[in-house]
Amino acid sequence: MLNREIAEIFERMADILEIKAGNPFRIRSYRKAVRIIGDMTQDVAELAAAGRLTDIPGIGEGISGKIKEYLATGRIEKFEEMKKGVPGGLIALLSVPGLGPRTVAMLHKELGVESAEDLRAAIKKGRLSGLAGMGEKKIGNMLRGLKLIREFGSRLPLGIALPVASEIVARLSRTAVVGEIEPAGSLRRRAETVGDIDILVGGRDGKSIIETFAGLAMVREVLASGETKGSVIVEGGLQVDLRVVPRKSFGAALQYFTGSKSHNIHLRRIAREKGLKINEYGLFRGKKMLCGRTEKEIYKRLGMCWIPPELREDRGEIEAASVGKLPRLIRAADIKGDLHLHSQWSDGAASIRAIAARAKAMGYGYMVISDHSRSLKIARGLSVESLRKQIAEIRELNSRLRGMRILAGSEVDIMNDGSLDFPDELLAELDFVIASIHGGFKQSREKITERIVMAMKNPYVSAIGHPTGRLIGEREAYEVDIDRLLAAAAETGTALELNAYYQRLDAGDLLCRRAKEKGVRISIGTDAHSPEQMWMMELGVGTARRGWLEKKDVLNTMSLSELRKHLKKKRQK
DNA sequence: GCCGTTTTCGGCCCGACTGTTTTCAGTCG
Repeated sequence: MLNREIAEIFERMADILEIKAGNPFRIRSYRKAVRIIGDMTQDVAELAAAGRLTDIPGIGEGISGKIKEYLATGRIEKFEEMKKGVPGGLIALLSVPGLGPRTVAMLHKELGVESAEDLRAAIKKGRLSGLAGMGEKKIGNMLRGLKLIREFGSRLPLGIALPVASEIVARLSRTAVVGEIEPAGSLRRRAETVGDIDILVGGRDGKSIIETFAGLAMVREVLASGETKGSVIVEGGLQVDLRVVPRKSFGAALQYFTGSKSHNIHLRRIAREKGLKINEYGLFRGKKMLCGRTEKEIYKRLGMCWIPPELREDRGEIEAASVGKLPRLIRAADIKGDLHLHSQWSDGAASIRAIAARAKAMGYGYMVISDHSRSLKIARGLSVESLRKQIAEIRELNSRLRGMRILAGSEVDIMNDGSLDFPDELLAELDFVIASIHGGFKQSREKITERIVMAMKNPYVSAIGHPTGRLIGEREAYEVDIDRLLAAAAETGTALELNAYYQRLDAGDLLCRRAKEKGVRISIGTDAHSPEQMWMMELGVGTARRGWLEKKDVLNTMSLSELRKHLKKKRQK
């Protein structure tokens, strides 16, 4: 799929235009196209071949022409032209906090700065003082920005940021006078990665709340501490911003700071069309404040129902909310069991009994032990004999346990030739089988797709584990034909796993949404290797909600008997 | 560059903060 390559080019074009002080609206158009193409799960080449590129709102003649040019020739002439005179390092400088296109362009013109290294050297030699607008503080901020970029270049996985946010919220609720308190931003939307943590407080005494915040034990550095906003770096290098707003504006501020940016832009356009104005203080007609206390009132005044944060990506949720067609999203309380768990029989840390105790404490009625299969030596995969022993132990445990049913399962490897790592007669003894790819990532798209489709045709395979293989921030997804995958899953009645482990979240939100459209069920499992990791179900549910999934779309919202009946159906096909 | 019961030109989301100025540009979310 060339979508990513093409989106990257438009991103670069937007960056270059910014440095060259191009038309800001043209820049916005490119950025919008980047987002649209990045969100698409369909191949742009297919859309282009069908002549349907310009059907997509936000893609017009200009951009579709460039896409077609790239598909035909492998390059975009306009981009090649634009690149002249703008070194790549200059574009990288844009991501330094505190440095924007104006400053970057000026530094390039006046000092010949072409990269972060150049800038660092120029500052050291004092070449910046004397330049227009370059005071002492600004230079200091630049240095700090450069340092930050070097230490923490990328975004953090949601699973790292979420516990930090929860702890801060818990501590502040205990120690300071806060009315409402709520994390906002991409964290509240349960995006798979977050850049920083935004926490919003409704209250009056901003100064003392922020002082308490800045004084928390986990705070390593205080960047700013004022009346309405505090900003700190906590242990681990994560930046946390706290904002205090009057309670009458809490809903407006929460809406505003939750974003996403494109959701907010769309919302404000609708407000403007109705002769209204929306900002972080409320919804206004002229100077008259109409509402702002809660998010619900704001959405209502704009003619739609409240939109759950996970949907706020401008992917059709505003249109759906306007006609009352939002999905009734799955909730954490709907989950009746964890469908992917490892015990100390393979590479997990805990006994099956200890895992079962945690599952029960989490309110589940069942759980699947799915240790690795024999070929995955690195994870101490079970042999045929030890899996049989494990099944016996599970049966024995079940006879003594109350209120918790352990299902015998396996995460069985899909081998390089598409066969499974255990024979069918053994798989037939299991309650739940996850088939996963753990090797041969570099095979061709056709080959990998074929392997997965073959596995799905096996009557004992209940779900395909982490179906794209990506590791957030570490490894790209392997090449796989999503359309064929979904068609085969629908035809064979095989579920796709939403692996909730914080580095995976795979299937991701967009794939979940397409699966739902094709009638493919999703099974959520944490892939936990110890009971302490089982909380990550929360990440899975967040991702499922981002994928517009409802209770009925997810396997483990079923009762045990429903689940058994469902699994049996495929085996009898 | 995109878009259109305000339709082929002229709009395009909004405000705070910072650092530098002396009325504002740049950056950020």
